Amino acid sequence: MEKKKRSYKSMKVSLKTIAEYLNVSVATVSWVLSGLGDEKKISLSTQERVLACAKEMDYRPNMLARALNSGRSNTVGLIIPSIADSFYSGVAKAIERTLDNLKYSLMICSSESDGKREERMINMLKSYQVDGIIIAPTKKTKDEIQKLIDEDYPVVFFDRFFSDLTTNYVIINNEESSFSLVEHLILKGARKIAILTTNPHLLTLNFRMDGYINALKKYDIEVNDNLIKIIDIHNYEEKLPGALDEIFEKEPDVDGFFFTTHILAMEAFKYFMNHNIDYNKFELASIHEESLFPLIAPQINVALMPIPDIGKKVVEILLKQINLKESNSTIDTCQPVDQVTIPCKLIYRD
Amino acid sequence: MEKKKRSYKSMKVSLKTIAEYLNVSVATVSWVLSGLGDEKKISLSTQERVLACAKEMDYRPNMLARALNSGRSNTVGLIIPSIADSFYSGVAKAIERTLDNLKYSLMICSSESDGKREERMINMLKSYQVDGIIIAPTKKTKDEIQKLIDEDYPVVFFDRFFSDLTTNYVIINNEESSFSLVEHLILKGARKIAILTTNPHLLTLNFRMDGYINALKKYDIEVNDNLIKIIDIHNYEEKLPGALDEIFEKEPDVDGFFFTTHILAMEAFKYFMNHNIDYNKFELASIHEESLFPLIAPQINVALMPIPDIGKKVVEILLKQINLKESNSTIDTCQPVDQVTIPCKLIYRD
DNA sequence: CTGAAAGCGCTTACAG
DNA sequence: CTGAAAGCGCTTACAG
Repeated sequence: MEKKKRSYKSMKVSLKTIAEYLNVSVATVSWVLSGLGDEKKISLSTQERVLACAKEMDYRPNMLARALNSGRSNTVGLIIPSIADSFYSGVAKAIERTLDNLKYSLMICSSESDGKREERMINMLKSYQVDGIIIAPTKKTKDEIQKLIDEDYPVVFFDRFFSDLTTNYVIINNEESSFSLVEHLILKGARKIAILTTNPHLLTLNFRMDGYINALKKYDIEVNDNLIKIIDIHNYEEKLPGALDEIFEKEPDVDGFFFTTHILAMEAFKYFMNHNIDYNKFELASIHEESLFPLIAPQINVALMPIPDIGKKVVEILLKQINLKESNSTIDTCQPVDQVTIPCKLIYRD
Repeated sequence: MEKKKRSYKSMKVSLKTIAEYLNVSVATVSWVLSGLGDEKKISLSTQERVLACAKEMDYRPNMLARALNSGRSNTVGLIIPSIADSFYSGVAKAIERTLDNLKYSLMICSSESDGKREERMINMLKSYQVDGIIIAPTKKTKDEIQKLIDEDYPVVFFDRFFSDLTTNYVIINNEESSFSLVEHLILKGARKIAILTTNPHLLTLNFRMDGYINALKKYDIEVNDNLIKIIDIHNYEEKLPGALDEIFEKEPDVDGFFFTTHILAMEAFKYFMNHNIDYNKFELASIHEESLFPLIAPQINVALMPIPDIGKKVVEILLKQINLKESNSTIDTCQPVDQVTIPCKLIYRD
């Protein structure tokens, strides 16, 4: 049986296809198509024929081959801990929008707060030769990340970073925002403020805890371990109710809640509702929020993540790195690092 | 100035690096590393040396090269209309989880409901030679998609599809779910039920509209154009308030709302709150929900998207396609299509 | 038991 | 004005 003949529309067309069809060399086609026709002094008529043929055959360059050859892929990788988290997906969107104007594509990967997965994603992105990686890391250990840095791979962290690694990062003013929120709760009269937090191995979360403790200290309020609950991020849906149970059991006169992430706040609201607890009587604060928070808890005070700014800044730094690397690839210079802190917008609602 | 000598840790190590170091051929290294050592009868001692050296040098295969050569990338592409939409990010998560066990990586792209972007993403994924594409399309025209199908590129649609294209898809029972929800509102006593919907060029949304209209017809309720609002998805935040204004102006005794997406419902809740409208007096229904809906509108009835099932099914179909294509790449056979409808879970709360 | 060689689809000095 | 050729890092018939 003869193989069915197919039109160009369904055939793979490469530079070679065009070159053979027009009886010119692959190089000529490549040059014309990459806009170097004039520079290489290809005759106008040849250029026109190539262009027309490429269009007619609907030629699409094979990025794999191009990237393999040139070392550049015009693609950036993004690794976030959770794609279902509105903060991270918001940043992803902001990054995508920013890159869009710059002719870069974005590959998004979600580590699901799993260190092993994160490693795999880093390696995958590297093996696809993405030009740079943006990451909100999830792991304690940092072999893969250390490796990236050793290799001068363009990397920018956001939301999270490692203090002992000299890297670019964009974070928010974690401690200050937390401090301000908790101070606000205190000034509104709360004296037994619980903190619900997570991922204690991450600096970011520690900073938020620091803000809480410093605010209490400033007003000579005792730091009460019964009011401090650290929830495992991997199964917070199951763990948070127990933590709240304990708080209400041991400290029934708790009068305020500080949530270090919107995710925890959201879960707490569900708990409150399930237990018929009128949470409007508490002073509430949270780092970041869901868009529906004002409907559920009109009085909650929040530190709003500057999502678009984070996206813009992260891209800006990464592209700077990429270009720097490109320009002095032979010289082994010590690259400067950008470490940016963007303040949250504080919203006091009560 | 001499170029700084670097340790293996920060050098690019390829098969060639290893081969030269061990004085064997690249082919030998390749075979050993891909587990074909025994089959190719490479001596055990050589195998051991290769393995040890690869480990020592921390060799990582270059996926670009491998994919370029083999035509397989072990990567799947996903294109969703909006990464910030919890439904789509939920499906992305479900897909990622499913693929995880199967040694496939996932590249997520967000078209942001922009046809041009969507085309670019399709072409990018193709040029990276992903083994298959999962897509919830956003565009009216379908040149790129038609091309995918002409080329027998493994593709699965979800949430949305084109009736005139013979493709694999996974959708929910749009019409039935809508019908049931609206019927429920009617049985609860509502007679002037408004429908808020979007993207009229998408079949999916039309089906939901059909369900609404058929339910009204069954109970001899007049279809009132004043109660039908089609909101542009690109700027629903601005458009929805105006639409609701009109409804309340022209039909002040509206007594029910059917939202064809959770996004529209969410935006409506914001409107209701801003205008101090006690929406609990209405009969409410929505296709899909946000996790906080029960707190905001305890009485809202919803058709819950079977997100994990969608993810699983979509992957299952795609892998079937990929394997099919692999096995009979030479034969031009007409591939069967899988068109799956998964029912939503209906939740009646009032 | 192992190697030489072609090829995947590009880019880019080098040559004439 | 244009082509031949090497190379990016792999895989895989083919050969001995």
